[in-house]
Amino acid sequence: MILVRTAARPAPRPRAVVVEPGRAVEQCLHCDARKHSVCNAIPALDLDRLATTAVSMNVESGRAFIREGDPAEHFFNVTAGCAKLFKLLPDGRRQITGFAGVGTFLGLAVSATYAFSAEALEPMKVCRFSRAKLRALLDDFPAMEQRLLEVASNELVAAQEQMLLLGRKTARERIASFLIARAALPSNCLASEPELAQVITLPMTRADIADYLGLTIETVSRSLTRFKAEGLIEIPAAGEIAIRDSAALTRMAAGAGP
Amino acid sequence: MILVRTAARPAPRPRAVVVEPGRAVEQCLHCDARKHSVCNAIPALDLDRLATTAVSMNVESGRAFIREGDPAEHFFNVTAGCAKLFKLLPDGRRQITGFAGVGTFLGLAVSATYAFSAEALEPMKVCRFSRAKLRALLDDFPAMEQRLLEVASNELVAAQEQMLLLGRKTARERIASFLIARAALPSNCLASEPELAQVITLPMTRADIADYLGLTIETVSRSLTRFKAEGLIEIPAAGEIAIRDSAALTRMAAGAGP
DNA sequence: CGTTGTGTTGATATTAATCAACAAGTGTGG
DNA sequence: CCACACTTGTTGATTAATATCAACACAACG
Repeated sequence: MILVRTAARPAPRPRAVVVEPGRAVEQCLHCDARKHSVCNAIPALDLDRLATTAVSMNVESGRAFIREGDPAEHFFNVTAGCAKLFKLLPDGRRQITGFAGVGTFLGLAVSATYAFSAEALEPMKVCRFSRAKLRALLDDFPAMEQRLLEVASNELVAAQEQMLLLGRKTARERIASFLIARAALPSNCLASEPELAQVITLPMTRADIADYLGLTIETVSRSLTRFKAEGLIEIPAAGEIAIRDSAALTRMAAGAGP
Repeated sequence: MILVRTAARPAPRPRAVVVEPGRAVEQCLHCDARKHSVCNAIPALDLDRLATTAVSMNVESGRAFIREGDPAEHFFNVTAGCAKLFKLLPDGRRQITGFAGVGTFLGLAVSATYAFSAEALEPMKVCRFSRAKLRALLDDFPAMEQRLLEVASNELVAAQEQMLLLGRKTARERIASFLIARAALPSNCLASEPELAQVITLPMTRADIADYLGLTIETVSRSLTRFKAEGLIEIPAAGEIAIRDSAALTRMAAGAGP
């Protein structure tokens, strides 16, 4: 969970590592993640302290590593791969509330139980924190709490945007919004440029997209087919979509276009 | 923005007031709010410091005091009344993302502009903080940051629940969920008992309910009429609903019942 | 006493869901 | 290597839930 600039990990782990304030941190000393948004906020860390708090874990594809209603014992930071987060109704209806890519925090909630389930879409790596110990850690590192507040605020804004989509947008507008949002994802476009990606990778199935957008798989499929016919997108391969007319899609996503 | 147990405000305001840690705080020294969730988290406060940071404001009914897209200069805490929070599409479609009652924080976002608009449903009182000064205040009082993180986490859970509602619940289930959620509100049921209120007060119109639940006013009206015919509720007066069969409504809200 | 905003109810339209069939890809085991 | 099951995705026909359009009742208000 600690990031320092050193490329190689020190063989016998030092008992305490202090990263100088202001110095950029890139390589997690705890797990092998390259970039670790928790730690970027923490100028000085006690390695042993963190080592007892976090463990790096591999999660196999399809594995549900958080279950709604279970006691919320852990707190996760995604370091590789992507998960879907969802809530279920008793009869099986499902709402995917988001996809958790690299850097995402999971399980922030104050509640004693998880409010949603999380299932790996592909092989993942996560850093798992004990929530009990996390509280003590946050008390020592207010900067980390500040970072978490930022993250939570941003997620809240995204959640409100999704409510607008689910409550008021048409099927076509929802798909367009989804495509544009994916294209704007830092993992899909080059990190340096703020532009949209030309080709986006979708690690989720049509069923996942449908459950994320409050539609059925048939409606998702038909909308994509129609976008293709209209020259807005191309589908070069399964799990890939090429954006051909991002302006039109952006307009549609905003609730204006055709 | 400071709460101490003293009933009367000290006439010449002391230059610095320190509230002992662990001591309950009830009366805001800054504005005249009775309970102030910001301050409950802060064991020791500098009154002058806060006084330059927050001002108490009255907001008349119908006034939009936050506008989506405007520079986010302030941060609010509702101390009386209720507001609707919403986002608009260019053609006027509206999604109400929540209702902000007493104690609610508004404008937490990291972004430079507001992500939603807020309009008073009734005469309100809010405490307005300068966001620029808030940052410095939070740095001095990590406990306040912690409190905000809790609040944001809870709101995130509520937002996910609302996504489930908007994406996957039927019109009847949405209305049932709304009624049960309002009945569970501390302001509607007695604070001491965790039970549901028998009669709930709705400060919002049918149009607001519709825009909150992703429905039309007609569907809201028809659903309520049918609930009444089925003996689940009664409508003693405009803006009031009496819950007659909370068990059935709760089941329906969960996506199980009839 | 008209005007306006709000809420209800009815008739009809439309979007997206449901039901159904099938194609393509993947993995399994004989 | 090839049937076989199984998953995923596409497309068509039909249905159903909810939106839309329309009329009207009622209360608040100037």
